[in-house]
Formats: sequence, structure tokens, C-alpha cells
Amino acid sequence: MKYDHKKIEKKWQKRWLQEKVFAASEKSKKPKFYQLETFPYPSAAGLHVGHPKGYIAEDIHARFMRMQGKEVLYTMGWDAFGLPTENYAIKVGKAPQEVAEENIKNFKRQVQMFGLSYDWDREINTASPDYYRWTQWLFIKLWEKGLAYRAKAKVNWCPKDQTVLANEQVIQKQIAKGKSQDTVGVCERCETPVEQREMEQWFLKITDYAERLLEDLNLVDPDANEEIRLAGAGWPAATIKRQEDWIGKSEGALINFKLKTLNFKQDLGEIEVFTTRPDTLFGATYLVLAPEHGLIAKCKSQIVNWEEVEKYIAQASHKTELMRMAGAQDPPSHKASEGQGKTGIELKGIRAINPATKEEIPIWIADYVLGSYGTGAIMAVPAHDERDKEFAEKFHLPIAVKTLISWDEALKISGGVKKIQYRLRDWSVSRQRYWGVPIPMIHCDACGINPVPEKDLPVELPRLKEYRPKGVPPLASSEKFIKVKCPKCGVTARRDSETLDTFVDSSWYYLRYTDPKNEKEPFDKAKAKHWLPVDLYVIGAEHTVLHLLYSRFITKFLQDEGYLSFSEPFLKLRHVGLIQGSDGQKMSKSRGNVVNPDDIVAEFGADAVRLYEMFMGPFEDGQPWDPRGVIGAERFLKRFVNFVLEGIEAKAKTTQKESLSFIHKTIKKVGDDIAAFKFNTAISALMILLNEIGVKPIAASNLEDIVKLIHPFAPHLGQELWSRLKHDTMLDFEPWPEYDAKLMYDETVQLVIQVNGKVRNIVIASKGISQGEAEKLALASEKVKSFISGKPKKIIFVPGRLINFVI
RNA sequence: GCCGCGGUGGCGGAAUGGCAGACGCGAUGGACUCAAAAUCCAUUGUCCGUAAGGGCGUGAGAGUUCGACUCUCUCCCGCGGCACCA
Repeated sequence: MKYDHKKIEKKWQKRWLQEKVFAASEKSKKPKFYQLETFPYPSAAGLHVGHPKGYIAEDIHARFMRMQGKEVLYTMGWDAFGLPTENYAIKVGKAPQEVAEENIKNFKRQVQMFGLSYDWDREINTASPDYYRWTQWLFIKLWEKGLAYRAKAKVNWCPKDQTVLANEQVIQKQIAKGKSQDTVGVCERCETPVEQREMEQWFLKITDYAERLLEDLNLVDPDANEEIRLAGAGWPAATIKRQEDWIGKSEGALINFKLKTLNFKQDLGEIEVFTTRPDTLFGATYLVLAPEHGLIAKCKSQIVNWEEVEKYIAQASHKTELMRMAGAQDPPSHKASEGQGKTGIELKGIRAINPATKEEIPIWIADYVLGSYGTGAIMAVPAHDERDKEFAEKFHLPIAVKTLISWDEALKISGGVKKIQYRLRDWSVSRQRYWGVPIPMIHCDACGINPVPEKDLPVELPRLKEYRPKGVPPLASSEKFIKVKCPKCGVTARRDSETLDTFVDSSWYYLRYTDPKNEKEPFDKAKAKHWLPVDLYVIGAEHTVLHLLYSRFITKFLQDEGYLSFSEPFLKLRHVGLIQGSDGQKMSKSRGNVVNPDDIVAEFGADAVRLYEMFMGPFEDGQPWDPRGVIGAERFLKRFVNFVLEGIEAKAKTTQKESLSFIHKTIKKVGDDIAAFKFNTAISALMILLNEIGVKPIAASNLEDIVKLIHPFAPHLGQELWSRLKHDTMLDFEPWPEYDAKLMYDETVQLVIQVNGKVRNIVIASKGISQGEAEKLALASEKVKSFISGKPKKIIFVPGRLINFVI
């Protein structure tokens, strides 16, 4: 057989699809295994060769698990809502619906060309009303429990995309500011500097789950039942760390400071601060409030420098924009130390009393204190805190000596209480754009905000001719959409005109895969219980905070509501390392280093590309694309085909044992490596096997084993060779070969002889050679003897491996 | 600044306390060919040596050990994350 990849790949892909070979059934008696991968955002650009890397790895794993006797749920879907599609649609003058449909079609074709063993009957699309009606349902459930709420808040506004961004969607970027460097928050999609705006928004109360999201990172199975592992156990340590850092738990105390005013007529009460260092209370020499702190307005009449204070507050509220403008205009003489200094102003006319020292201390406002964290007020301890010290030195505030007391004493003196704070903020989910899930709420002047009744779901996204962003939600301009009867009182009310952040869409998709066609519920409880939690999830490292945290939150919420019976959705996580362009840079259109998989697959075949991408290096690392590398993979596959076909001709002529130990070693190595996601060394082991056995005769059963070993990596080829070996079964459901540990070892070993730790000779010895025999054998060698004079001080013997003479 | 990960031939990488550079790419030489491609064979860390052989070598320096790419400490460089969270 000539290795005609086009012919065999087409042939088997067609059969796999037509016969629904990989359909997963919950009725199967086999143990389940649920594999998930980040469902793609179908962009107009299509895939580049880097995208399928994670999919290929999952497919190898899925096929391996099937051969291990597991019923594998492994499927694909489309995260189809979102800004890039909408922006692209605007650019080309089409409806987002059409663009999304075209993109999905193209993505599906490209994905299918790699021969991935998905159950296509479970395909989902977040932009389809069948799906998003349940996203809306989920939102309403959250609202019913008080976990979705509207609040006026300072939000991140992207002026280019004309929409709000979650904190997690704002990335810090360094900008040159004269000679110095400064950072600005920019939109993660278009890199436009983000502005601060005060807006009324929908939020999801993820902070209610902060403690559980943190605690459950450490979940282990109490019964040590290997079949039921819980979250954390199978996660990379760095991912757990990043989640912990993001939640940012700190333990501290709330302490009240009495207020004192120059004018004794008014009682101003107390001011509450949050501190993680109550033990430094004696060193608190001044207080600092965030500019938005409520006390400031309350004390207006007591503050003698009100005009200045007001001016400072106004400046601080526009800080993001101002900093950006200043950055562009600053003269080059601007020094980093000056530019990055803290700003602030004293509230003259009021003072606080330090409860430990009883001294009067000044009160300042400064924008280095955040209104949204703790109480928005701090006690400044310049003797112990670098930031406070910097501020104190700049404004000539007193720095007390270092005095530490116990927490208990500090709380007793001040009447403070212990308090736990989290860095995590609530999740802003409102978007003022068109291409997303309409928020299923109705605003009525009389009854307030109420959800759309469940029977009226989905609230379909209407087709709009004009959907471009103008700062107000595009849906608001559609009278037909907006006008609705209030579900409570029946009078004319208004639909919510915002759409949901697409992270809401993807926060529950892994649940829908278990029951994708259900029209009555988001999923059937029994089916979810059968398949979930997800056993293995391959995601990009960029999702370790956002998507992962949101999904965990939603899972816990649905557990609380009785829909799910577990608290953590993903047992084992693996991150895929990005393939770079041949220039070592990230693949991008603008750099012109994008490699299109269509061309590569057409030339070398899916199997060769699969093999190469897995062979490049460690899965979680990124490597540059080497156009020659695929050729190497193709060469190996050709040699493999010849090896097997020659083997078939010579078949049954031998019961050869010569190469047996090698085959058993390789069976173990390949299996262990697939399970550990070490695909590069698994492939290397197969190459070594082929090099080693070469033209030696081999028994028919061993030949079949070798075909099974390559099958997960090159399934079209594996299946084709399997059929050439006169089998009409699907190789994916044949048992993975077993290795015999007794047969893995050779009778002889290469014994390394060292003198003072340096290798001086290597001799062949029997496996079980004793130390005495080894010494004799070693000293029989002239080479070794020439390095030894007199009696060795010490002899180290590692059985079956090494003998070292210490002189 | 803080946290995390990493640094091994010309390149991707292998080896997690016991032969450094597996496997692959590239390169050099050879076979086949009218020729080229493809394929096959050999060589391929570096220095000294005709050779046998030996010295050096995993970012730098120290340490632990009979023995260190591997463990410990200090430093340098690269990548990623967080960034006034009191």
C-alpha cells in the first residue's frame, strides 16, 4: 500500500460520521469518562495550526480511554455570541447571524478534517435560542435568589467597543510616559484605554461564594476512592494559586476611630477602618479615606478647606482619563519618582483619636485607598507599611516608632472585631451591545424589575437592521422589542435592553452537553449526574481565572438549588501551550506568520500534522512551528506503514522473542505517557521501537499491538492498518494491549563502571550480578585498572546499574 | 515591586540523584539515479590527539553527595500573572 493519506482519511472520516461511531450513551454499562475542551469562538479568520493542538491531545486521550474500556463523552460546540463577530459583521455589512453561521460552518469543516472523534449529535451553539433560553433561565434563577442585582457602579467603559467590561476583561498595559513607564487599563480585545463611568449595571453576586470558591480548591476525596476525585487534586498548582490570588482572602479587623472636630457642636461619630495589622495599632499616625468615602460629604460643614477637597475628589474620579492624557503630554524631563508619587489632601477641621495612644491624628483623603475594598478607609502605619511611609514622607506626616502588640490586646483597646475580606468583586454582566443573550427582565414603573415568565422564554434576539453601538444598547432602539406588558400588573412596561457577557454563556455549557436537546429543562438531572463532573478539561492558560471561576460559581449555585449533586465541575485540568509562528512570535495576521491548517493537512495529511503537533515538545509549553517538522512526522508514518505491511507478509512465520522485551516496554511507556499528557515522549518511544525492531521478524499478535499503539495518534492510519490486518471492527473499541512486566526486562544489563564518579567503562553483565562479581568484572578491565592504584576507599554498588570505586 | 514558571548542541527537545544531548529537524559524506526529488546507509556538543584515548561541557558562582541538568543557597537573564486590596 502506498501511504495515500487523502484517500484513507476521507474514507474513515466518512464512516465515523455516518455510522455515529463515537456517539456516547448513558445506557452503556462501561464506566463513563467525560472529556471537555474549551469550545471555540468561531472567528471569521478560521483556524490556524495552533488552535487544534488541544483538540488533538484530547482526541488522543479520548481514543485511548475508549481502548481502555471507557464510555467516553467527548463533543464540540460553538461559543458563538460576542464582540468580534459583531464587529466583523459591521465591517462587512452583514447580519451577525449570517456571519456566525458562516464562521461555524468553516470551523466545523476545519475541525473535522483532523479526524476528531466527537459525538456530533451533541453539538451546541450558544447563539441558538434552544441554548440561550436556558442561559436566560439561569439568569432568572440567580435573580430569584438575590444573586443577580442592579447597582450603580463605577464601571470600566471601552470607548471603542462602546460597552462595559468586567474587571477581568481589563488588562494592564505599560505605556511610555516621557522617560518613565506607567500603566493603563486597556480593553483586552481592542487595547483601547478603558475609561471609568458611573452606570447602573447588572451584577452577579459571585462574592457570596468567595469562601467556597477558595476552600473547594483544596477538596480531596474523603473516601480516597480513585474513581471520584474532586477539584484541585487534578489541577496544575499554578492554576490553583492564581484562583486563590484572584479571590484574595485576607484576615484582619475592623477598628473604629472616634472623630473629633474643632467645632464641638456636632457629633461626628466614628470612622471604621479595615486593617490586616491590628497589631500595629500604636503606630497609626493618621487615617486615609478613599475620595468616594461617604463620611466626606457628611462632614462638609466641619471641613475648613472644602473647596480644595472637592477639587481633589473631582480629579480623582477622572483619574484614568487624566492619567492617560497627561501621559501623552508630559515633557521628557518627567522623572519616575515624581510621576508615580501618591497624591492626597488633608481634611482640615476634623481629626481622629487613635484608640491605643489616645492621640489626635489627622485625616487625609487619597486615591491610593480604594473605595471598593474593605471600608474604604485605612489607618496608616508608616513605621510598618511601605506605602504609608512613602505617603508620610511626601506630606511630612509623623512616623511613630515600631510598637507591636497582640491582636487580642489591639481588639480589646479599640473595641474592634475580626473580619475577613476578599479581593474578589461581583461579576458585572451587562453589555450595551447587540450580539448576545437578551437579559430576560422587564422594567415596570409600578412593579419594578421582574423576570420574563418562564413560559415566555426564550426572549429572542430580534433581527435589527441597525445594531451598531452608540453608547446606548442597540436593543433599546427597537420599539417592537422593548414594548412589553408587565407580567405582574399588565400595563405597558419595558424589556431590559442589555445583553449578557458571553462568559455567562460559557459558564454552564459543559452541563448542556450531557443533554443537549432537552426542551423542558437545561439538562436532565439524572443525565447530569451520570456524566458529570467533567473528568478531564483541556483549556488555554488564559482561562485560569475568568471562565474557570465563573463556571465553578455557577456549578455551586446549581448545586445549592438542587440541580446538581456535586460542587466542583472539573476534576482534572490541563493547559495547552500555544504554537508560535516560525519566527518564535505569537501567530497573528499582522505579523504574517500564520500557518493555515487547510494547506498543511492537504499536503501531509491529518495524521502527520497530528503527530507533529504532539511531537513538538511538552504539551503545556509553546513551541515555534517548524515547517520541516511535519515532514519528519510524515516520514515516520510512511516507514510505519511499510513496517506493518512487510510484517503482514512475513506474518505467522515466527514466534520470535528477540524483540519482545522492547515491545512490552513500549506498551507501558506509550500508555503511561498518554495518561500523563506526555505525548512527545510517547511518540519518540514509537519511533525508537521502529528503529530497534527494524527488519527483524515479529509475531502477528505483536504486530497488532503496535498498530494499536499508534492508533490514538494517527487514527486514520491505525484504522486502515487494522483493516489490512483482516479486522472489520473499529479499532477504537478494541482493548489496549497489555504489557507483561516480567517480559519488560532483558536478561543482561549494561553495567557502568566508575572511578571517583567518572565513567571509565561499560560492560555487559547479567541482570542479577552481585557486588562481588561486579567488582571482579570491573577490575578485569585494563581501562579501569589504569585509574585505580591501591585499595579503593569505598565501593558504591547500585544493583543492575553501576559500580563506583572511590579512590 | 510582588508571585509563578523556565534557562541543556545549529534548532524543537530527552534524561528528576547513576552513561548528558534520547527522538526528530537541519548539516556533512556516501549509495541509488542520465539527473533531481524521494528513499536508504554513515557521521554530527566542544577542545587536544594520526589513533587508542583523554580534557571540558546543562545561564553564573558556591554548597550537599561516592556521584548533580536533577537537591540547597546567592546572583544574572527570559517568559507569564498580579499590581497601591491596607
